[in-house]
Amino acid sequence: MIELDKFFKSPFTVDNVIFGFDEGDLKVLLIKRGEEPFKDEWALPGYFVNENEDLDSAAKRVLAELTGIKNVYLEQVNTFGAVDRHPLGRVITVAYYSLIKISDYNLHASSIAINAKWHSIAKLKYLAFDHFKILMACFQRLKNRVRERPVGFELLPPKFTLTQLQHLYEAILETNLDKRNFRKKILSMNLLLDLNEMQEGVAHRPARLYQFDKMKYEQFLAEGYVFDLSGSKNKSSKKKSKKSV
Amino acid sequence: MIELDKFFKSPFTVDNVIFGFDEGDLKVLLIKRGEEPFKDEWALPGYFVNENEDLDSAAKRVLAELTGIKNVYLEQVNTFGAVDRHPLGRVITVAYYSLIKISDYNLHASSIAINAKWHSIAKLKYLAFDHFKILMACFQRLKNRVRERPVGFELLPPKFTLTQLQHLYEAILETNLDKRNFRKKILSMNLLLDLNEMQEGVAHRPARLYQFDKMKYEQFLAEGYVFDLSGSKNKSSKKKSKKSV
DNA sequence: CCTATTTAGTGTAAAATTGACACCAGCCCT
DNA sequence: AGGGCTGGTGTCAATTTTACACTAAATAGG
Repeated sequence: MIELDKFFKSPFTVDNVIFGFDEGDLKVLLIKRGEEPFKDEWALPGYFVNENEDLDSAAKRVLAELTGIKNVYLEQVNTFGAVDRHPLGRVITVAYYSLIKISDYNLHASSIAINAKWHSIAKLKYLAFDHFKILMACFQRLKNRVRERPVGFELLPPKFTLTQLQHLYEAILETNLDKRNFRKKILSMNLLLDLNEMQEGVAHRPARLYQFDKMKYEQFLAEGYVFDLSGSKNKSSKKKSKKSV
Repeated sequence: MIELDKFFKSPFTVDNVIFGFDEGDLKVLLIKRGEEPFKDEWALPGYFVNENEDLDSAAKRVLAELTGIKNVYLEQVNTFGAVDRHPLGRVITVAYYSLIKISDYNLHASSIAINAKWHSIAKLKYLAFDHFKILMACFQRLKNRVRERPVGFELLPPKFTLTQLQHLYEAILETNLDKRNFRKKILSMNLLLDLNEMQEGVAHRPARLYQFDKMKYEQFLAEGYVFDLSGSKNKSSKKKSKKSV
């Protein structure tokens, strides 16, 4: 019987990359650290995992402790384990990401966070530790996700216009989309509920407001699965895609 | 200044999911453990990470030590950290996967492995620890990869027929593909080098042999990138895909 | 040697999807 | 009333995807 104590042990952390969307800008939630190392610098909200805690639970807990944000779905992206990534010694970190509606949450910095704020991703150049690298890895994941399935509704207010939704996609994909084609496609997915309401108080023609239809989304995922995986009964049909990144 | 020793520490391991393809069957490389826990049971080739070792290096080293396989590209998939996933105490594990040509490598079990063998994935039901779960996660990743870009050549002998290639895709995607459409598409990618050689000694019309063209593959990846991300100069073009899983 | 068996190899047409593109509508402001 | 701004809409060409069936070339076995 082996003894676990023979083996090298290290502490490990979770780091959260929380994306939000506001004022046409894709943002990420950062904390200002009140603790060395990297005291007073901006970093991802992350901290050490406790003894009796799953990684997923730890990510949730840490996020709540540092920023006040609760009840978000976090998806694991990657684990970073370079020997020297932490100045005080070896620390492995597991990165998680999520998308949330900025307006749904109040930020409340506590624990080692002396501040918690949304930052425009486009403007960021540097973060504490290897957090910039982690951010970029998660951003890449987000880009891939968004072209596989309709994510992104999480980032908008409950009632939104098609133009807002388009801007969101453009921010995530870092590209420009054709208005007519975008609308055609997004509407054809039947994931939007037309609220028959209009924007008010804007200095231009008011836009129609929509809501995300969660029920149809589940349906979509279910079908989508069968869709791409099943051929016809026998001789068949599927192909792997040719271009697309 | 914080002291890392205050925090909970645990050992951590890497586990490798190595896919191979042989006799029309998608296989995974397993070891029989010669050490408790799960002595004499089949498991993924994995072991503890050392103090001065990156995760990626550890994965490579462990794979070589247990199975004799060297020089493979390993991609990180996921980290599993359930509190009770290891019967002797907490152990976090980072899962890696790779694709290799079975015939290119000689298996040589050593260290805690008393055997190393290829197993058909379709027949597997159970593995030591949570390794079955890990295997499934990596299999899913493989399926996703294969529809994004032409992986899979790694799994075939240096000279292969289009039918072999098709069977490989069918095994990975767990579906049936149309012969004519498959050939049309794969040939149009210009990734195959026609060797102008024929199969010999088969009891049917001999098939043409092909080779994978690595140079064109690099080209393909480079172009592919620009391809899907760029719109035209201004008003634009890109869309997120609608179906496809 | 003739036949049966097995896998290799090939083309086309219909359907669906994608991509490019330009103008009028409706609100506020001055 | 007009200017400024964003919302909203349709079509056509090009490309991609899918479905589908027969002949060719080798060996095996009588």
